[in-house]
Amino acid sequence: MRTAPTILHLDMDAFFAAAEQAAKPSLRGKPVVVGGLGPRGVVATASYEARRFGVHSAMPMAQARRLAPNAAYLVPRFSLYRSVSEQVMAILGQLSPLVEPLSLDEAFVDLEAGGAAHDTPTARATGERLRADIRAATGLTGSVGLAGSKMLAKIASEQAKPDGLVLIEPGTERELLGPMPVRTLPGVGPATGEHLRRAGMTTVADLADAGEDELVRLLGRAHGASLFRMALGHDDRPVVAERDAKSVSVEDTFDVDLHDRVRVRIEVERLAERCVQRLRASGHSGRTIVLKVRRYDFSTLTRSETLRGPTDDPAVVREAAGRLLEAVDTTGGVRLLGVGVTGLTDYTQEDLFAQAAAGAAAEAPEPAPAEAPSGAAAPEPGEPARPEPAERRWAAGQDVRHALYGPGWVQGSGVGRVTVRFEEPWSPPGRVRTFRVDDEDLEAADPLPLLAPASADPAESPEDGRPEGPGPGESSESAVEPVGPGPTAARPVAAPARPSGLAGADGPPPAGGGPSGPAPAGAAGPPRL
DNA sequence: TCTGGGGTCCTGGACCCA
DNA sequence: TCTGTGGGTCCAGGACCC
Repeated sequence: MRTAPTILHLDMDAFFAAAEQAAKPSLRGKPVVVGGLGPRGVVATASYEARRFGVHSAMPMAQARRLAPNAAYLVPRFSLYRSVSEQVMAILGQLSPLVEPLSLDEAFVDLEAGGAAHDTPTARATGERLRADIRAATGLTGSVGLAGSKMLAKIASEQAKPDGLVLIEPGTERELLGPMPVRTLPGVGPATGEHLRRAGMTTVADLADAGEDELVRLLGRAHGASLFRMALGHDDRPVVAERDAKSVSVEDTFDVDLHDRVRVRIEVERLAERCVQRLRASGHSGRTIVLKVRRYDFSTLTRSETLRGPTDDPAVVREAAGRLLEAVDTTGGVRLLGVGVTGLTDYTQEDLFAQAAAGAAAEAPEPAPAEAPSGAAAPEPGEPARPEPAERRWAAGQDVRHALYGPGWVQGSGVGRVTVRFEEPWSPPGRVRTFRVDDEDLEAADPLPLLAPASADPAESPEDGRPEGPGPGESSESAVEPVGPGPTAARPVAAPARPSGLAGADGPPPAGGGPSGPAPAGAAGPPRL
């Protein structure tokens, strides 16, 4: 615990949604929801405009659509978020060598280690300068918490949201924390919160009054003791710049439960391959293989097997995962499968027995290829390329480039058409045009930077110098008023007429497919996020 | 149309071994 | 030799976080 508020916690405000609004001028000031658009998707981030409708992270997407039917619904673009995150982390790195990223949009910084703050005034000035630097570099806002410990700095940044700074003076912790609900403390989720509530504890002060012994009795040794310390405002966890990964895993939830045992086996083998690709990309091998199965009723089983030595051999992981699957009852259906590797090391010492088994298995015939996944998002780096679907699919929010009209983003697609809004982050709201999904002039593109490159003139319209009016086989709509997109659509607010046959959030799904595009009947492809 | 994906940490039981 | 005990490892599940 420090005597000066030199631990800084940065939390970018509604990061994914804010990045989308920065990238898409027509969505600024409008409700935006980023997440999985499939039938089982959940909300990753909602803009503050969408939160006013009650939409929040981890909410089922179907529920979000009911609450905010006119919001824009977009798939996540992790490559964009990663590049913005790298900019932000680089700015943090100028403050201190001790920066601990928690995720793409959050980090702790030890200002003392960087000599960037030694008392309250200098800490506050550093925090304010940081917020200004981030806004200048990315165009986005972040909230800053400053305190003498990680826990309090995080609580402070939460209080600072959105776009603010809160500093907790060392010495005021207990007074500040006392009236707060127990859920404020890290490590208290729904289950622990309910457990404590049943024991009559609803505030942090209740925990401090209960005493360590009582909390240990209720929650176990580690959790109880650490919660008691936190209730007193004590938290001496250091800011750690480098953390070694302890496990690598991949998992997929299927749009439709899998019942065919052969199909389940094929999916497990695919996941094992993807897992090993990630494992290798991270420079690791691992010794324990974990299979995860979530059944039709949401009950989740894990089965694991520890090898004699670490491996990064796809055949070994595939075979182990297959053996684990043999021990799982999948009657009734499977909604999620996952394969993971733990017990990571930096080197490989192949398990000879497992390799021998894999060698024998390699002589067996290859399993039949499964149908193309229904996922529409482009694979992330490090992921295997997915097979090209028979019909091109466009995900709402995806970056595209048209040979004639330049850069834009997919506003919606369905029934053979894709609606694209042509605008750039530094342009005014752009015009919408609709094309056939297989239009040869339309191609997927990389995200544009959020701020104008030095050569770009912010006043210049993206449509300038481009042909006006609809071209052959194409329709165009007004530039300023939001328009009705397709079924998967990023639907800007107050969407009026939609193309006939296309359904929005409040209409029926398009024929032959889920919300993010047609899928083969009965197919249960891997999901979107 | 209820509930993603990728992680970490902890607990408790089973089992082995000294 | 039998029994008790304690530590280590493995395994499965729960809780939590972003």
